Amino acid sequence: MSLQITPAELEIMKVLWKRPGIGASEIVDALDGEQDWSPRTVKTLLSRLVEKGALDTQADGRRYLYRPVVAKRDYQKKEAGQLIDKLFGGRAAPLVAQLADARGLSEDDIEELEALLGRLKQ
Amino acid sequence: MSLQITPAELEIMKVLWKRPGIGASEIVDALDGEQDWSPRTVKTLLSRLVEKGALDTQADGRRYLYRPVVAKRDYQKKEAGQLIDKLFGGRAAPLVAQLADARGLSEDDIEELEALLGRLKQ
DNA sequence: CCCTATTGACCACATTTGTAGTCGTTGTTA
DNA sequence: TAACAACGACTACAAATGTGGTCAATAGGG
Repeated sequence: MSLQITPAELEIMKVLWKRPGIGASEIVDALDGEQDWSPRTVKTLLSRLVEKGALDTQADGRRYLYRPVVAKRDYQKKEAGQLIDKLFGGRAAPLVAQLADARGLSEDDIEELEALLGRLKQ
Repeated sequence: MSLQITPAELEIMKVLWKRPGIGASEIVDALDGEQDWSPRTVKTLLSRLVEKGALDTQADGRRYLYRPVVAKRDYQKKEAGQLIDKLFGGRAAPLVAQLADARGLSEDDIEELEALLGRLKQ
């Protein structure tokens, strides 16, 4: 189960991570303004995600309610890990360095990271 | 020019970032043991990368020498930025937190990050 | 009670990607 | 010098992906 979620599918996942257990039409509504997709497209993406095992369905009368099987956190972890394996030789520090360079870390980011490092140190 | 480099193509790029200006057969050799691709496959990937503008060619007699147009560093930056935009709300700190959780930062990583933060602070 | 809007199931189709084959040309080797 | 080996150009083709259509069943509004 490699659970390959494509970029388009990810948009659906993001909606459901925020509001698990909603139906297709609510998802379509939530996506309005974000993505310019026909409701049909959303349905297709939902079906594919169910096929792939990334979503669970629960019958609610004539329709389904969808909810994520993969937690957002786990997915984030997997993606972050893949990125550093793919491009940064498996080391996190160079990634952070690139990020700092690419977009600058805010004061808040820096403080948050320092706190994080502090916690990790013991 | 969105410069979409696929995973298979990235393997080629990685070889050329290490040794820019080599020909197809050297790339095939460099990939030996890494990927189990026919030389034809490597050629195809090279052509597609040239088409996409990710590689430059220079004639060398009857063959081409290839070299990256995009620097590794720039590509890393782009990918890292895309990841945090896609999954981490554009903030770097949560990404680092996930990484720490996912695979643990080594002592060295932590030190390196602290040094980096120190530099960023003024 | 009938019409309509909605829903999931199934289908369609162009593009991208992974993986490689064919062909004509040309440097190389015996 | 004759056959071959290696190169790039072009072609092939299945699977994944983006994007959406058709259809039959049905819940709700009038």
